[in-house]
Amino acid sequence: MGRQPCCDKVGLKKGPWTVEEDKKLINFILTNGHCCWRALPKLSGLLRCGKSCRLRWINYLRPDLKRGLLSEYEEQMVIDLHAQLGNRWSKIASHLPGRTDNEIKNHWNTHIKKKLRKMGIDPLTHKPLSEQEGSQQARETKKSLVPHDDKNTKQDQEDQQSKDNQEPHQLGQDLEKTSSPIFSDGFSIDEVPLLNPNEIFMDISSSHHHTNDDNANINISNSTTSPSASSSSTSSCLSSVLPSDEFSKFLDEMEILDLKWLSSDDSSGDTMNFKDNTVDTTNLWDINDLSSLDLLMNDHNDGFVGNGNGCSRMVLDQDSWTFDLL
DNA sequence: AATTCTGCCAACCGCCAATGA
DNA sequence: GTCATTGGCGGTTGGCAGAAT
Repeated sequence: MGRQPCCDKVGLKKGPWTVEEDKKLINFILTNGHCCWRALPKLSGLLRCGKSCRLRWINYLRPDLKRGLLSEYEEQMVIDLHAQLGNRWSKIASHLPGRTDNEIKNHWNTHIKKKLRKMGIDPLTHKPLSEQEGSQQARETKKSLVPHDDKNTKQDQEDQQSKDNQEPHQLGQDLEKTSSPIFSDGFSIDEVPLLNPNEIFMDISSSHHHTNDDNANINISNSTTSPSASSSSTSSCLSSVLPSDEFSKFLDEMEILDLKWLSSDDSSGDTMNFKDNTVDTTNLWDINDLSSLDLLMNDHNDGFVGNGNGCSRMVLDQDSWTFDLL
């Protein structure tokens, strides 16, 4: 016999999450981790599908998330990575600590696409739009042989775009297999350290934004103990790969997550407010939760580690930091 | 002031590879 | 070895907020 279905979907709640539900989810995961998403709703008393819980946690509640608009540097990273990988958002997101695939996908669709078109670049092929005209013309000729309604023209174009979108995928795959894709700012992806999450250590400061000086608190290190880390020659430190000024810029742009929670005084309604890069979740993380978090931060060498100067070190590996508890 | 339009984004849906009974 | 389930992914949508009319 196989397993039981993930959820029967009967009597399960859908739609926006309430503060109460968020609290329950955070409380449960902080206390127990997520042994398996399917069981989590029942155990935590949530009337949600496990899938929904997972999505909510990963895209919204995880404490290592960065909030706010993508910086210009992050945007450029997304564009470069999209040129190599196509719409593989999770792969792209894995290169941007604290960003989720959903967030990047949304940002791409709402901001970057427009920006690129404005610049005369086809967001799908990353080539100048003028170069597309020839092939576009051919498509139009081909299409004109097929009867269709005028109102479908836009849809047809969208469909064609979807097909075109496969090209970068293939390109990316080919590049992954064969050559070293080159970033527009001059380094090849082969030279970019494909860090595993457990290789990234970040010191969390209570300050809101990091200046270059604050970068001293950030330590992106190479874990020599991780077998996967030695899977390729790419596991060198970012700091050794990027020119020092680029590295500083990277660190500066990567405003590390801020665990300073705003007062809930100004929150209203059931949804949470985000201001800049801080998250108003004091109404979610009660004092016990925070002490749980403190435990996580201080009791596990692989998790959060106090560094004696008011900063805590965090491993950007949710599996490590939450589930070492188990 | 009321209505319509547009942009944004959280959340859902459906598919698929990996996993386990 | 087969098949059901899980977790993860990418595409799409619904609803809210602000802008435009």
